Amino acid sequence: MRIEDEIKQKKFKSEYQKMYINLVYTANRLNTQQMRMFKEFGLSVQQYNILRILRGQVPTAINLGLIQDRMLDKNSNASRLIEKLKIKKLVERKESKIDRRQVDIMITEKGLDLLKKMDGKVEEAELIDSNLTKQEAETLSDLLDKLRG
Amino acid sequence: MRIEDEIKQKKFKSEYQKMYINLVYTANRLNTQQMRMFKEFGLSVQQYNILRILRGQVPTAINLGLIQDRMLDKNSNASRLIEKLKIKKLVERKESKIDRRQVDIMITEKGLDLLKKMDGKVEEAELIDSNLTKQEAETLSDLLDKLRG
DNA sequence: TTAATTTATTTGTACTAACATATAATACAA
DNA sequence: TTGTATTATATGTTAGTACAAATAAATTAA
Repeated sequence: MRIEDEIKQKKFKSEYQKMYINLVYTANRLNTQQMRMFKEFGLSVQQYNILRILRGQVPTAINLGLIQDRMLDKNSNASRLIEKLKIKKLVERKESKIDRRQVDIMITEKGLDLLKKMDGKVEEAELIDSNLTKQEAETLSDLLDKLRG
Repeated sequence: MRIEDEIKQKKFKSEYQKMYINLVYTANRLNTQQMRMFKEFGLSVQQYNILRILRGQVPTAINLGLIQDRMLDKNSNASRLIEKLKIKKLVERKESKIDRRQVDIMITEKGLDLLKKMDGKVEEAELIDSNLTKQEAETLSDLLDKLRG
């Protein structure tokens, strides 16, 4: 369905504005879908995001600042998110030996198991939701890069 | 900057996943920018969104359900957002004559003035932020429509 | 017409985000 | 070295989101 119909707005000030609104609207929808999927597994979108980042680093521990750099939502509070994950025993946290201000974080076996359980579903959702060809996905990605400048 | 560099992730499982991540990341950034801009004027993104919808209806009042339909973020709580706008005297709320369950909402003069003051800045931000040609903006919008299915 | 169902809106609650400030460790300069 | 600035993380606060449940009016069916 075209964005005009989704939000029942016929006219836009410009192509830019239309694209802009379309982008925000689409991302909101994807985000809501993701949230609902992750909820089954007891995770928020950002918690999942952090676990994925940590898995990419195994077997190395990574400090909180680096996690924040890699997060999709730079504004979410990594410190508190990690705390939640620790309570669920999905990550471990320990003081860095080099710099005592830093906290090194590592995903646990339990965390890895959870991600493994989720992988299939996540990939499926990403693929099914995306009604694009591989080429179109590439073009879209390139345009987004260009948009951000 | 390419998404790989933005989030320091070299590999993606697929073009789909990369596009997906890029979309969420880009929308988050736009959203943060918008939020900061609107804050100057004492509005949240969704409050602004509602005012814009109401301006589109002038001089007709529109009920809460219709506003919700047109909102970019369907999850935000229109009822409470309207309450905030009413406190600032940017909108008026009155019981519908046809159906007493419904609440008709209309933007006030003060609301229209505020939007007018904001128009220039908003448009400027949309244009400057977007490093795309008109044609590219159109393609991007079409791909997003297709993505949502 | 009365009871049951549906619809529109509000409200309660828990959780997350946004942002400022605090705390503590390290680096750097005088 | 000693004070000052900087950096890493944590925490307090306010507002917004997600979703369920409450309320109340309108619609439909018996």
